[in-house]
Amino acid sequence: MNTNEKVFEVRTNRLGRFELYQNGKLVQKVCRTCGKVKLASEFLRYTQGHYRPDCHECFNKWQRKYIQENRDLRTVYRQRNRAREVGAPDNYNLEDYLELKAFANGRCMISGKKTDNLQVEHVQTLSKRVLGSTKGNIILVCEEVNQAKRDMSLFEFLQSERSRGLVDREQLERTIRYLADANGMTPQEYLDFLYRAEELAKDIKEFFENENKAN
DNA sequence: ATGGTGGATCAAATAGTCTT
DNA sequence: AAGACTATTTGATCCACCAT
Repeated sequence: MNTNEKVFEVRTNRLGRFELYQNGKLVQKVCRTCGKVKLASEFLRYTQGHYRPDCHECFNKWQRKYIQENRDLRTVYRQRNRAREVGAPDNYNLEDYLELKAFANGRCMISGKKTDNLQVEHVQTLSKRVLGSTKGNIILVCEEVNQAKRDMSLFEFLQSERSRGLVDREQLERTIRYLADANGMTPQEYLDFLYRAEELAKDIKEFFENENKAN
């Protein structure tokens, strides 16, 4: 008897669904969700090698929905990942973000403007690598403020022309109190802290510039 | 071109549950 | 209790927008 002979075998999985094997390898399988018989290659596999119960298409659909329903979580991941990329602190979490959203209550934390498009904003930009994505360094602002501030730290922004007409004094004070609190400091301590963080960022930048020259 | 943001998608990793 | 299986979470990327 030829040992290369193709041996087909029909099995039913735990849920009684059809699976077709050839020489012990899965060839076809029924998708749990759409119920269609599909090639094994149309199913993604887990890292451990098991096939997913849903076909690729149905898994993608499920995942889309999941992502829609967990947008806040995604926002948090993104900010964490971005911080990590530049080697900055990255311990921001969902709880921090939800608390921040509740605090902002639909208003820009700089201009006080009411908006349904609040964006995450780093008080000290990520590229400076010192404060990163941490609770005391992230606020929510309206699009205008975000665009205007861009690569400035909050205090550079406040001192620059770009902030003209975009700052509500009272709101700013509330925000600083919030940030100070998040860092377990008094507002004055917090401002000093931020100043030192900026100085540190400058030193780091210089260090790397010199490093590059040397090479 | 660059550096900040958000939205979406894809696939892999991890966490958790069920069976035996 | 281990291993088979599934549910959920995370990382990586690509795209668009906006103002220097």
